[in-house]
Formats: sequence, structure tokens, C-alpha cells
Amino acid sequence: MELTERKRQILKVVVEDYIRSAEPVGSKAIAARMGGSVSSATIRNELADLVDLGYLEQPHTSAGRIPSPKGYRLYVNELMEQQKLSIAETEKINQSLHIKMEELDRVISQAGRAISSFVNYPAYVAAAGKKRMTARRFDLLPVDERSCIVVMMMSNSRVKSQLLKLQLKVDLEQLPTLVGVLNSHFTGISTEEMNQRLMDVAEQVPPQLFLLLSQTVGYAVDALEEASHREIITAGANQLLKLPEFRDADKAHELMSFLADSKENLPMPEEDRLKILIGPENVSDALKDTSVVVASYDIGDDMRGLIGVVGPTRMDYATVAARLSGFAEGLTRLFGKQELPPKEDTKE
Amino acid sequence: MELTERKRQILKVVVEDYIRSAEPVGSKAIAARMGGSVSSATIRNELADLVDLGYLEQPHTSAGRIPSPKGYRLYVNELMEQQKLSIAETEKINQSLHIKMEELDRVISQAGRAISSFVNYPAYVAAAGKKRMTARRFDLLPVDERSCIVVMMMSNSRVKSQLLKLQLKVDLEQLPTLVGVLNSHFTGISTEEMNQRLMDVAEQVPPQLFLLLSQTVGYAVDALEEASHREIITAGANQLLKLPEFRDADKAHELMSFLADSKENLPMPEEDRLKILIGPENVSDALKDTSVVVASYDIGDDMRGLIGVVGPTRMDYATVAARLSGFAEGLTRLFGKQELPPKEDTKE
DNA sequence: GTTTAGCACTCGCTTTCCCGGAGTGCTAAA
DNA sequence: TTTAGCACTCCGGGAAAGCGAGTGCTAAAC
Repeated sequence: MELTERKRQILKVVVEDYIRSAEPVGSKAIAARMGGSVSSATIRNELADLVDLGYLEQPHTSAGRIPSPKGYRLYVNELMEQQKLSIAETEKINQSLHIKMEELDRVISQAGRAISSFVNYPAYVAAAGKKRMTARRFDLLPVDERSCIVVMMMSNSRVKSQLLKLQLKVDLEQLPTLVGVLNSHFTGISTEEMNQRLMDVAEQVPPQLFLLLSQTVGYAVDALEEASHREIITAGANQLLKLPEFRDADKAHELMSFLADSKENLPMPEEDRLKILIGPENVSDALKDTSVVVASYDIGDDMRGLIGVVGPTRMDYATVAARLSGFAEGLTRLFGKQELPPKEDTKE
Repeated sequence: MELTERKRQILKVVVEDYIRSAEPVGSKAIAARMGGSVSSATIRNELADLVDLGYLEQPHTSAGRIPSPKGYRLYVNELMEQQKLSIAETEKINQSLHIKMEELDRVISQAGRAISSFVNYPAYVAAAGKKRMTARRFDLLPVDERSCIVVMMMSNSRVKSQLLKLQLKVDLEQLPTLVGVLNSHFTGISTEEMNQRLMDVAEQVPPQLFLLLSQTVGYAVDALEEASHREIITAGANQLLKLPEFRDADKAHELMSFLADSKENLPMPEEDRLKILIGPENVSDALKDTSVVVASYDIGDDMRGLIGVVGPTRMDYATVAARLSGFAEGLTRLFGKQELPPKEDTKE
């Protein structure tokens, strides 16, 4: 059997109607929506075919039809009209991205909330380094004889610092030596190598300096690992409760717990700019009945982020895809503009 | 009419039974639970009195009784037995607080998740400075002629830093002068005063230095304001859906949206170590049918934090109060131990 | 005077039954 | 190939009925 143009038209109408109403779509409604050029009986014949072909499903005899995952897939791939963002929408996106970039985390979580309330579905956001983070430069600032400040610039040009309490008094004159050691031996290498090298230099450095050195390197390792650790933030899970498919508390609870606890299993495609995963296409069991739309954005040159939206398979793919892309572009722009680094590889 | 000892006993049984079962408690069940020393008929008489006194309510004639807010209040104030944490529980708390204190935010949000899963209700966490944060010390580290690193130690001994891209080339020799100005004129004062003072010194400083100065001060102001801004984090809202009183999606949605969006209105008592707010005692409308238990903890000497738990009025107050206190103590200890500051007021 | 047994009554909850209506599949005619 | 007609299916909602837990009251017992 063939998938004629008319069948495609009908499928499109069914998908869009169902997305709107969340209720099975009947032949009469379809006929009306197609301009009355054909009768409902004709539509019925076509519908039966579409069910046979696997694009539609019938909750029970004598109910209308709803799209199957395969139907959604065809819709998304071929039938869906690329939606343009209205000026008002673009405006709104830009407005919600007027964030002073202080902490990366904070920007990201704010972006998560913004996108969620913008598409009316739960959203998740993540940022990850393209490669492992390393230290580019160290400094130590004396405070008093019992404490000093470590300052570390990381390979992504972000700067981290902390007050360090010293176990032993340290001669202030020796700090420059230490800084020299740090910068010559501990920059541009992975955290494992840093720990390793700490062992190696143990003998070359006077013991009381070594203590401070290992404290500093310890801090650096922690900070680097924290920075390269991909953190996933979710927002707007409560949006689910507005949807008819999640009025059942158990269903809602299941998905919300998943979003809160097992974020690691959210889809994180590596390559695509925009990816749509429909129902069973998701790997995680908890997402089997839901769809996910993910877009990626750039954080400067070294990092990459993902924003995703989770919703029922009956998701408004066209709108969500458009808005998500818009957001991703906005974020890329935001980070591109504010990013400071004179990107220059530090030789170790 | 008097509140005899037996009435109090009965009230206690009703509250505790209702907390467990979420269902109106009948006279027979009470009699059984009181050891069979009195018959259900006697209990019925007493129950009628307790309703008259306002401690109990009757959803409808011929249903059992449930506690009124006034009943809960009496229970919490006088009837409830202080619960001790078991060793296992204490252990579990300490374990969940084995956090390396990196970012304050992160500790706090992790603590929120931990407490929430520990009491099985949604939780919120906040940290706030006791007084406004000020800068205690500045440093500038040259990177190249177009950028340098600002390092600022705040009054709570936390250190913030960032790479600054300079609009103009600056002579490296002039940085020490600038640091001097910063440390002598911009420490120990509020952010408003900092902005004011920036105007004042405008003429005393060569123009191209002034640009860098104002950039630095701008950064400092932002960072200080961000640090003193009380951020409230909520966690575990999904726990609500397990409770029978929130099986209704609309109810759950209302409260969850409140928790997600209007966190500012969550109770933040100033004085008490532990506070319990029952139903209508809450000011926010959204919390009228829920109870809140809040405890406070110390973050070093300068800051104070709050952890709270939100649940139905039928909350297990005894357990929640004990666990929350345990947590608050744990946090106080955590911050006390890791806190570094040699607390010393900086003269401006 | 307080407590208790006995009993009729109340009222919410669940189950069952019934009905309307939307929608289908099939057949036969256009 | 399309369409009108028609019998049939099945969901969803509302009414009615039965159940059962629990009450309030009365009258007797302690």
C-alpha cells in the first residue's frame, strides 16, 4: 500500500489536531479541517489504511485515531512546517537572556527556568567541557603567616580562588618559589597527572613548603574536577501537572522523580544541533512514553552545552523546536559576547 | 468545659493516628489504642467535647474525627514527645553531610536534596548574611597588557575572582597604585558607598587607570550583591505526589508552582532555632493548608542559614522536627569546622 | 455522676446499571 | 473511487442501590 499525498495530509491533520486537543481525532473533524473536498467516509477508508501502515493507532474500536510514534516521526521529519519565531518571541528570548554572566552555573539554571516557562514543558540544561579542564596559571597571595589566597586560572579562562589556611607558618619570601613550581609543573596537565607530579616533586621541595604545595594542588584538583563535571539542572517539572496525560499522580510522580534524581540518563546527543526523540526512541525506560527535544549551544570555544525539553509524545514539536533553537542561538551569542579569553595554549 | 488529662490523651491518639493513616479516626480505634480501659462510647462523649473545644473537626456527621489546626498546635506544644534520632539516622545525616565545601551554593543545594529525601517532604534551604557583605581586600594580577585578574576577599573571608578584559592598555607598573587605592578606599563599605566613592576619586586618578578602577569596582559590587543576595533553593517537590492530600493534580500543581516560583514567601523566622507553622498560621495563601517546619544553622560567624520542610498539616512533626534539628546541627558543625576566617574587622 | 451497651440513623464511597453520543466498518449505490 | 446509509461498538457520565464505618442518643449498670 502506498503513502499517497492525501494520506500524508490526513496524517498531518491528525497529528496537529491531537497535539492541540489531546483527544482522538474522528473522521468527520478531519473532513471538515480539509476543506470539505472529501467526505468523512473517504477519510475513514484512508484512516484504516494509515492504521495498517502503522502511522496511527486506535485506542479502541469506535474511537477516533491518535498518532503512533512512527506517525509522529514521519510528521517531524517530513510533514511539520518549520516554524518561525515571531518578533515578540525573539524579543522575549533575548530579554530572558539579559543575564550578567557571573557564575556559569547561575546563568545556566536561569536559562533552564526561562526555557521551561517559555515552552511550558519541563526543561533541562547542561554544560560540559569539550576536553578535560586544566590549570593555566597559578598565583598565591599572602594574607598573613597562617593563610594565603590561591588563585588559579583554568584552561577555559575562568578564574577560581580560595582562602587557604596553612597548617604551618610559611616564610612569605618562599611563596614566589612555590608559584614558580606550580606554574612550571602543574599547568596544562590532567588532574591525575597533577597528583602524580605532586609525588614526583616531593623530594625537591622543602617539607614545610610541600605541605602548602599539596594543599594548593589539592584545591586545584577539586576545583578542576568540579568545573569539568557536567552538571545537569532541571527546571519546571511542575509544568507536567497541567497536561492531561500527567493528571494521574503516579505517572507524574514517576517522571518527576526521574527528572529530579536520574538526570544523568537524559539524552545528551553529541553531534546534532537539534534532536528530537519520540517515545520509544528514548533509551531510558522512564522516558518511554515521553518525547525529548534537545538543542546544543556553545560556551566560548572550549565548552558545549545542551538544553532539552521533556514532554508527552503529544508535544508541540514545531513550536518547541523553533523556540529551543532560538534559545540555543541566544545562549551561544551570550557566551560568545561575554567570553573573555585570549585563547592561547599554555605549554607545560 | 475542661481539658482533662484523658481528653489530652485522646487528642494525642487522634493526631498520631491521623498522621499515620490520613483517614478520620473513629472512636473504636481510639479505644483499642488506649488499651481497652474505656469503651468506645465513652470515647465518643469525649470526642464530642473535643470538637466543641475546637481541637478536633468532623469532615461530616458519621465520619471519624481529624485534628484541627488548633489541635495540631496543642499537640506540637504539649503532647508531642521529643523524638531522639536513632544512631542510624545520625549516621545517615553525617554521611550526607560529607561534602567538601567548595561552592557554598552547591553545599546548600546538596543539603536541600539530602534533607528532603530524609524526611520525605519537599525542603527548602537558604543562606543569608547577618549583615551586608563588604570587601576586605583587593588584588590585581596582571595577565597581559589587555587583561588582568581581580581578586577580592569579602568580609566573610570568601574569595572571589575573575578575569577582566581591559578596554585600554594599562601600564603594568601602575597596578600596585590601583591596588592601593582599592584597598584604602573601597574596603569595608557598602556597595552603594562604593559606587559613590568611585565618583569621588574620579579626578584624583589618571583617566586610563580610572577605567580599570571602575571595571574592578563594578565587578566587586556585582559579586558582593550576588553574595549577599539570599538565594533560596527548593528540592524534592516531587515528594508531594506521594501524599494522598496531593493526589489531586491541581492541588499539587498549585503548591509546586509556589515552591518553584515564589520561594521568597517561604517562612524565614529571624530568631528561633526551630519553628513550626501549622496551616493557617502561615502568612502566604498558598501555604494555608500546609505546615512548615524550619530550623536555622550557622555558617561561620557571619552568616546564618535556614532549612525548612513543607508538608501537609498532617505532617509527622515529631520526626521531622528531630531530623531537621539534627541536620541543622550537622550543618553548623560542617561550616564551623571548615570555615577558615581569621575574623578581623578591616578599617576603611 | 460517670461509664457502658444497644440501636437507629447518617452519609460518603463503591459498584452496578443504563443511556446517549461519537465514531467506526461495511455494504451498496453513484 | 467516492459517498451515503446504517447497524454496531464502546466510552463516559449520571442515577440508583448497597455497604459499612461511625455517630448520637437513650437507658441501664457501676
